[in-house]
Amino acid sequence: MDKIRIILVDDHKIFRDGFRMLLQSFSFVEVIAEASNGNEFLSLITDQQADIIFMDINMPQLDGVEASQKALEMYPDLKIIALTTFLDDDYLEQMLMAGVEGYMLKSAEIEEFEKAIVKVYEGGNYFSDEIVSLLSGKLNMLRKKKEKKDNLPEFTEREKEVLELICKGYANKQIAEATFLSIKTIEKHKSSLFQKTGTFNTVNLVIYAFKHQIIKF
Amino acid sequence: MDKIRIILVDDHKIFRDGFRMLLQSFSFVEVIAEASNGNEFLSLITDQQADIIFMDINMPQLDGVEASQKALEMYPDLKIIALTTFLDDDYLEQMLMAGVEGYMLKSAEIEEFEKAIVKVYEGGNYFSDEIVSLLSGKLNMLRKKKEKKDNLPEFTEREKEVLELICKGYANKQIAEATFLSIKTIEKHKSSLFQKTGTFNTVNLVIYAFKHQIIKF
DNA sequence: GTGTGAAGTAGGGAAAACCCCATTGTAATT
DNA sequence: AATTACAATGGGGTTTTCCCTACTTCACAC
Repeated sequence: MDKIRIILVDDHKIFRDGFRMLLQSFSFVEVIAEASNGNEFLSLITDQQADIIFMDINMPQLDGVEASQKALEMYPDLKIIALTTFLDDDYLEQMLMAGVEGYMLKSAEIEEFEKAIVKVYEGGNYFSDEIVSLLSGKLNMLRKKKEKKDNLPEFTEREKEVLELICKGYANKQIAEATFLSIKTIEKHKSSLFQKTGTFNTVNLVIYAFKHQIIKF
Repeated sequence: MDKIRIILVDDHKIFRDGFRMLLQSFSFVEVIAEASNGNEFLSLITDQQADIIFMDINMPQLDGVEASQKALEMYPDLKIIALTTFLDDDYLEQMLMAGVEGYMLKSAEIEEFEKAIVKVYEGGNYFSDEIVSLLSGKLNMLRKKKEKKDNLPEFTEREKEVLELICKGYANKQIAEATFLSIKTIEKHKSSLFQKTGTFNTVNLVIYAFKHQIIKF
């Protein structure tokens, strides 16, 4: 069986050296290249057939986020595992959106790296426990935010119907046609919606609806 | 040290029996109660001081999602670990939003359950690898969806300024005052925005902006 | 230097949205 | 049976929005 080919991207040579040593202790991997920043990585990736990239996030010139985005644009099948020193919310989200397959702390145990390499090589994902906790925490925050705002006013059937059509972008006339009501009636229902939501025109009502997630994207 | 008190909620007695046996093999846990559906669980939770709930999702009468929501409303400090037979997207999201601390497959290894109990008891989270992969996959889908929609038109400075104010709910008059321009000018910029975005009134423009995430909540 | 094109600035007039007010129907309360 | 409450339905008239058209400026090209 061929060895799993790995590229290291990190601006600290000492870390790269240490990490390479660590990886070499696994018989099934091979470090085929190294880069000290995003630009260097992008220029060497063309003629290297790597299986997995270990990508640091904080780097001079071109950081891990942009480097990953650009690399994945050119080679969508690349498998990137992000490496970070600290837990950092902002980067986590950005890297996930960039499309990395894994996200780990540099302080992870040797066994974790082994597990991550195997899982990602086989097409899966790997995230450190700490990362998962962070993600879950974010979800919890979302939930609490939503709860807090859930003192939503109660709408009548017609109002809900009208609100939904409004949020689809329907004008009064179109809503009237869709519901077989007169424009005047629609206007009245909207008026009630304004009052209940504390808004004063359609635009504000739509914004309200989006913010309170009354409507789905 | 006191044992970790656990309640099992699952509609299959055989599973509860097997799971209780499994848990009893851990010296540090104690199964203090069982329920066969959400309603039963809600009625017994009042006088039980449980540390962790293992909650099945598919159950008759009251399913795991609603049971968890209601239980957490009454006792926000409850720690619930969701159990599921298959990977199911819909429920995953609902359970996370309900605020569970863990999510596992019933087919998990014994060591996984041990790890999950300890982590959640200590205030952390636990999610099976498969669940994490699923979550990560969802993020990737989000990313791709966003990318596809990223052929956004280019706006001029004024247009961006006006759009931002529109999305704050400002009427033409207010925008004019805020920018020291005439209403007519604002109208023209909006007109350009309509054309560039393929919309035809302010409401549609706002919806467009939200859907394309031009504006942040 | 004289087009050419894009951004920014408006006016006039039609259309839509909005506010105040009125009527009907229905269900719960007394 | 009368009263109250409120959803649902609209009209009249004002305000806001929107479309069509036009002028200025500025940069860049020929």
